[in-house]
Amino acid sequence: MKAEQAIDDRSGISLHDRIRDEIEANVMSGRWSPGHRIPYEHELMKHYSCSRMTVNRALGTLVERGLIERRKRAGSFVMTPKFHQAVFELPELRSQVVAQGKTYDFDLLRRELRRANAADRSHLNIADGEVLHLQCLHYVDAKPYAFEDRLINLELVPEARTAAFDREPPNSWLFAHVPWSDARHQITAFNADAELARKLAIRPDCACMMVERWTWRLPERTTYVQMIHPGPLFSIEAAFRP
Amino acid sequence: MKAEQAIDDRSGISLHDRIRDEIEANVMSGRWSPGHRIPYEHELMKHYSCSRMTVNRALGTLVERGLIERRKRAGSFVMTPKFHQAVFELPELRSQVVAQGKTYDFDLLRRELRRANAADRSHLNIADGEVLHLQCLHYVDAKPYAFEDRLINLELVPEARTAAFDREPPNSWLFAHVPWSDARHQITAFNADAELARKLAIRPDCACMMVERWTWRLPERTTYVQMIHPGPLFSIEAAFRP
DNA sequence: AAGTGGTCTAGACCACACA
DNA sequence: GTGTGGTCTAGACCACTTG
Repeated sequence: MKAEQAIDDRSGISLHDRIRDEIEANVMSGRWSPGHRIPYEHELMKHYSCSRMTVNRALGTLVERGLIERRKRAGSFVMTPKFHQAVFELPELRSQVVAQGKTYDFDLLRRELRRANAADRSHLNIADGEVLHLQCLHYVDAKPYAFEDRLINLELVPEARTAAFDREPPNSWLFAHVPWSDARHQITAFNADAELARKLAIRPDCACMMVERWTWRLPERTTYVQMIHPGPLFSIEAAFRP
Repeated sequence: MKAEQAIDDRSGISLHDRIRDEIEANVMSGRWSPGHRIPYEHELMKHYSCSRMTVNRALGTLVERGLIERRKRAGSFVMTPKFHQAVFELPELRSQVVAQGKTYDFDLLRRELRRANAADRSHLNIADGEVLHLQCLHYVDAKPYAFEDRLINLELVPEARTAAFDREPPNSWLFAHVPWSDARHQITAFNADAELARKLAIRPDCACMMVERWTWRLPERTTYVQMIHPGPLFSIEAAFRP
């Protein structure tokens, strides 16, 4: 019974990986178009001389990846590819910059502890409470690279009360100290107003990219941040979702 | 043997889903910090009165999601969360707009079949060959929403030679006709020049968002496109990677 | 009614890393 | 060596859906 496995076990790849890869290749190359019915589990069992669990595992992975869809009594079908799903990384700025051999600095421009105002309550989705409002400028090779404008929900992150944020930037501090479970991002392009242009040392009206992030520790929001970058210095790269 | 399953089978959720969810909750809430060793498969088997395969499946899913790491002989450990990975969707414009009950239109501004020039060769990473250059404007509710500037590698997509692209926009046509295996995106903010401003009916210098996409059918590039949106009308939403 | 996929079991052998 | 995870088997029952 293990004989078949041993025979097929070339190059250290597991059998379910091989089955998955071979089906994936058929889909990706277009040989199996969207809507094509792929072989039944029973047929794949015979083809690969393996048990149904092994086939099932391979197909289950393909379902998670969105490549196939499975319908009881009908079979498994190639899905119309979800062209549009892409994954990107928003780097933790300081370590990213240092890793590239560039210099990183930041200035804390504002640190205000206050009772939440209307805008704060909206951003953090709270009825009341205290927030910490931080603004700082990030520099890469001594040039302004990002303006950070952040709210921290002090009910959820009381440790932030006593953090100075004068040596460690807020994003790094939060990453290290605050557990989180979910985040939502919005990316927008807009023209800099005079004050932002002054801070970022760009001309007024220069196109900027804003990345807003709401972070949850379910079910509540811990922090809201706007990271605003000069358009000419910043871009986001994203790959098709692997 | 099936008795235990029947007893635990509440609310139609499978057991491996329940195991995965409960471990996930412990990680997400911070009760199990990064580095924490989660129970051995053997312990989880006892706790849930199930077989090792069921536990293994739950843990395997968590590995794929990047929440835990498994080391032989040592156990399974909570990973440091990858803060920065986020996933977004770039909708197929027409169907997206129509689904929202808005009107969609587009104008084909340019359709040129030519020998690849230097820029074309660079964008498509080819040494020579013919390309199709398309430009069109997409309208949502009769207002310009995007300017599309696209190159198609005719060696790889010969069917595009005979497609008119006067009724179906290039992105929809390609989506339906051309298999692809990989894509890379770049998102940039920039100020509109006079000509672009005229096309998009925005003021010159208005911030725009450009999404560039290179699409592969491995190992070659099938198409390169710039989608340029008026900043005030467009944003990208992204969720933490599920 | 029949055949598909969804899920699970109770074993098993193996590689690997650590003691 | 020892115990972990990685993988696989040869069954099983069930729900669902479709012919």
